[in-house]
Amino acid sequence: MPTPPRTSLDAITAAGGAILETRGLAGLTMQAVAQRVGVKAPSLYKHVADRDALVGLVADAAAQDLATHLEGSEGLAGLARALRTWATAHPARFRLVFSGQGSPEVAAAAGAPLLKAARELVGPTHKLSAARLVTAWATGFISMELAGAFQLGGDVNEAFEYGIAQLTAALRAS
Amino acid sequence: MPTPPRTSLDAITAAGGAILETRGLAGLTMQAVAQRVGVKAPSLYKHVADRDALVGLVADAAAQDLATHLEGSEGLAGLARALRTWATAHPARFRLVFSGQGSPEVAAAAGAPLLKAARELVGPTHKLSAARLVTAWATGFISMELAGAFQLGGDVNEAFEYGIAQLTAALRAS
DNA sequence: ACCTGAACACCGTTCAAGT
DNA sequence: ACCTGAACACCGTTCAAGT
Repeated sequence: MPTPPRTSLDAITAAGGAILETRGLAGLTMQAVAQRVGVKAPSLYKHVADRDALVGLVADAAAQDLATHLEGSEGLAGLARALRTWATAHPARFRLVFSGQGSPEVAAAAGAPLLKAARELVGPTHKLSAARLVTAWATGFISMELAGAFQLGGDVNEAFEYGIAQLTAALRAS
Repeated sequence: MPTPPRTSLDAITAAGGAILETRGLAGLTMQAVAQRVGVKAPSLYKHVADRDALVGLVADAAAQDLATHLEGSEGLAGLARALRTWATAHPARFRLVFSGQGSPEVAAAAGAPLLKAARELVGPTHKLSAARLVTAWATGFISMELAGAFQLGGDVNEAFEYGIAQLTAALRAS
């Protein structure tokens, strides 16, 4: 006899996002998600192929969250600072978005504003390479910062602003 | 009655490195390492605190492997290319080295040549920020490349060389 | 049509018992 | 002093049985 679903893909994705935030990627288990949506773990497989697929959904939701967060900002400097602010507030989400576990399309959509900013600074010939320069730097910098890789002291904020200034100048001059 | 050790920290670390290479970080289990050194998993805890510590040792070994690989290269361009070559040949090692799971000292030692190259291009005032600009870009670029994040087509090699050229010019001009 | 309990094959880790 | 088997608490995943 058919019975109505007691949960949904949206509820599962939202629960996954909340658990990612509080317990990290390792804490994002099928059992934890199931408990949060009020169901037993095996039931999740009626909505999701496996854990990897669930993680992918959470990654896409995080990428969309990032995209809306970037909406208010403009220009290379503004976008880079907004990205860093968001990453600092949601480190697990940031790592997941840039780990390649989500769908490439959604990740590309989140990166579109930065691509546009690069295009406005540089000629059309190198716009893609310029966008890759900027995104690689920004995500690399923030990843290292979150990983605690800046061990040699100095002012990390200053280094970030230095990067913005150097890249802006370099792209303008090219 | 005292018995001689049937394995060693070096053997365990080497086994971990080999498994990381072939089966990835998820395949780097206590059982897999134990089997490879000819012992049962619980015995590993006589040599290593827990799995995290073992992963840290493997990360440090990978960082030292990277350091020796970089020895032949000089200058920002040469070092960046050597880093990318090594990362492409050993993606799991690269990710582990820059994930912050190893000891900060060893990771810093591996990054020292790049820091030196930056220092030679830029004045002493901004040498640390310049080094962080270059390492953030290089590791970010390679991470994105390994994650398959460059979805928009175009020539990835060209984008890498473009980054080298822009950063070199920017640091020289400052 | 969805949910559940039970089961399976795996983890990391602890610990008493062997040598 | 090191190694082992057995055990514990967890994983992800499958599947027959319930409703």
